[in-house]
Amino acid sequence: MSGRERRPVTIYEVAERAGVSIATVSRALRDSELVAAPTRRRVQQVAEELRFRPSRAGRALAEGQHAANGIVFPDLSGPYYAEVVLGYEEVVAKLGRSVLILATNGRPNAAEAVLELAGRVDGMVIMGRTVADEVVARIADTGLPLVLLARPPVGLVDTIMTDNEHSARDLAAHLLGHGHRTFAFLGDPDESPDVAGRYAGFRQALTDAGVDPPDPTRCAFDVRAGYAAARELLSRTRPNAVVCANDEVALGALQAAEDLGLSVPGDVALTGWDDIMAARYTRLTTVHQPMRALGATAARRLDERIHGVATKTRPDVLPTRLIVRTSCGPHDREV
Amino acid sequence: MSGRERRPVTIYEVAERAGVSIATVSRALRDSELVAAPTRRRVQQVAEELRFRPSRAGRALAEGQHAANGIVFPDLSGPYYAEVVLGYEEVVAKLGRSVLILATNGRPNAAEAVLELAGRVDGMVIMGRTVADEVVARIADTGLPLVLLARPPVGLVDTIMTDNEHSARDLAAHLLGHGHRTFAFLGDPDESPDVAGRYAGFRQALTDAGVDPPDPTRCAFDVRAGYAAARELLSRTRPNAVVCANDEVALGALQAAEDLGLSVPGDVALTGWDDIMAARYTRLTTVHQPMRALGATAARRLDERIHGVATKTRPDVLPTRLIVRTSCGPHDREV
DNA sequence: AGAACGAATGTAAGCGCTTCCAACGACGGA
DNA sequence: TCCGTCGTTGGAAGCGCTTACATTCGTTCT
Repeated sequence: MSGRERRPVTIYEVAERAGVSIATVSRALRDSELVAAPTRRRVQQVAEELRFRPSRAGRALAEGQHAANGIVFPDLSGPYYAEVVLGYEEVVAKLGRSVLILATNGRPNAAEAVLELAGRVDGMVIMGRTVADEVVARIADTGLPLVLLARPPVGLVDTIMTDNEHSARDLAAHLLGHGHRTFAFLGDPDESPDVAGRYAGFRQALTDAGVDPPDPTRCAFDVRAGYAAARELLSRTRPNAVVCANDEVALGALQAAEDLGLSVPGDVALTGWDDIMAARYTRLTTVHQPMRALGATAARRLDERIHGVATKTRPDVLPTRLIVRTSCGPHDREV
Repeated sequence: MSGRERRPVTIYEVAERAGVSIATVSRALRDSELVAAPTRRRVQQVAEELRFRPSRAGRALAEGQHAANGIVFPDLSGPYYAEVVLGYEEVVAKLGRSVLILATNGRPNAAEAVLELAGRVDGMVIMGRTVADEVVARIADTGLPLVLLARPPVGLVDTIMTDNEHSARDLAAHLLGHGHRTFAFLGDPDESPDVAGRYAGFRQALTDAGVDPPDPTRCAFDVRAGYAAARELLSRTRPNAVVCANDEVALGALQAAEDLGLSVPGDVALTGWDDIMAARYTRLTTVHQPMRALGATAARRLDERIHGVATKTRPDVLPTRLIVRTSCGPHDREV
């Protein structure tokens, strides 16, 4: 119907066609109350006819703010981050702002991308191990409101974490209650602050109980890595229980145990972290994380910062909950 | 360290401090080749010192494009959409553009939000049942490049779908091969074009085979709804096989069967769709969807449109793959 | 030596919007 | 009747950037 390469309709054309000034158009399309009702209607009608779609860039420039927030996360493939992002998006959208996302996942120029993102938003949250502290500090230094998620504090920036250490202690206590005395820990504390906290709490709890804590058996964060590491580990030694850094690793370990002809929890107990959907169906004992709440909380905190409400930085720690299923040991003959 | 309420550093300050014009700053920070090396270095140094973060709004306005793409999806909670978004983000980022997301999930003013989003991007993809065709048409009408994902075509807009009908036939054939002759279909074809396609293909395949196809047992798209619907269904009747519109519904149905003391696939066979992670661990026969590829393809197609490369609209159908596990019936005694 | 050229940089005009301030009438009160 | 007021609208500046075009100034060529 319409011609090719149509230039977008601007406020000027609407103004001309409606026989008013651009100021009036601008007002009619927003302020409403400042412009007479008939004029307002006419302008809106013309805007509609012309399919006028105001350029947000123009508005952003004029208003001096983007009305958009960013979020940086390592990946979206696990259920973990997706939930967090969703919780974030929900709240941010409710505040009338848009959401820019950036996955750094093994992107070579992550720092650059984050810096670029910083120029498009009024504030952003940065999750876990995505970019170097240096980059975070640099951005914070420009005055851009920032919230860190599941990542140790950098300078004076707000931080939100889950209580990994606490749940690690709960988990350790539960495992000890089952009578387990020899352990392995699958995951790399250096790879993520979450894992570091989990391992630290776990180690501490065992030490407190007079049990010798294991060194971590380092492996990446996915099912495949968990499988490989567990297979190697279990064919070499046989701990009472294998504590995995997250559910995906545990799922891999479960498969490895099965392939080695080992029963879980009969021959070896197994636990995860995060309580992803698959954990429920594999009866995996794990730790539930309030992912959605994590994202939502970050969004709200960031908004306070953006509007200059929040005064001093306060770290926030969200509670976690131990989910006992059957992979950790027999509970009244259920298995 | 620095004062409160610092106004962001602009290109003017950098220019002044470096003793050059803003044009030179702009060039030094990008063109590079047009400005003498020493000047370039000096400018970059000053920009660094001042923590200059160029406002993307200014640039967008000057260049007449946002260098950002949008994506609209219903939800992110299932693994399905998350993967699609991730595939999309990956490609878009590689093209040097940013990604704006919008989840419409039961948001009352979805249409408005999508319209607003349209003013911030150079193009966007719209998934499944998020907004009315009317809204899509309205946006397409403004000339904004658009790609539809898992949604029936609207006007002359590009569309990308997965081959639901084809896989539905494969699935039906497989089920018939197991000797199943009475069926139920759990899911609402009116709720999503994907489900509609699945049901249509399934129904057709049964009809072709001379088997009476069931009417759909309508239910929402989540585990809980699947559980409720299946529980009701299975306590009323006993089909040989229950074909579920997606894995989450199937997971609910599985639980329902278990609670009713029914064995799967002994008493009733069960299948899903999507091949989410949990499906693997519940040994659910399902249909694998190339979600990541879906997002990536959409991103590329959109980019062609934005750059005016693509000429005529072509619908794209991505292949799916039947994943046979054990929930559909016994395969050489494996169960 | 003077002209022609090219590299380096500056000038300034926008990009599309918001909003302060001024202008303009119509109206009511003194 | 005149003026102050208020409701409505327009004029115009300016947000921070890019870029076409102009300017400047060494070089080189004749």
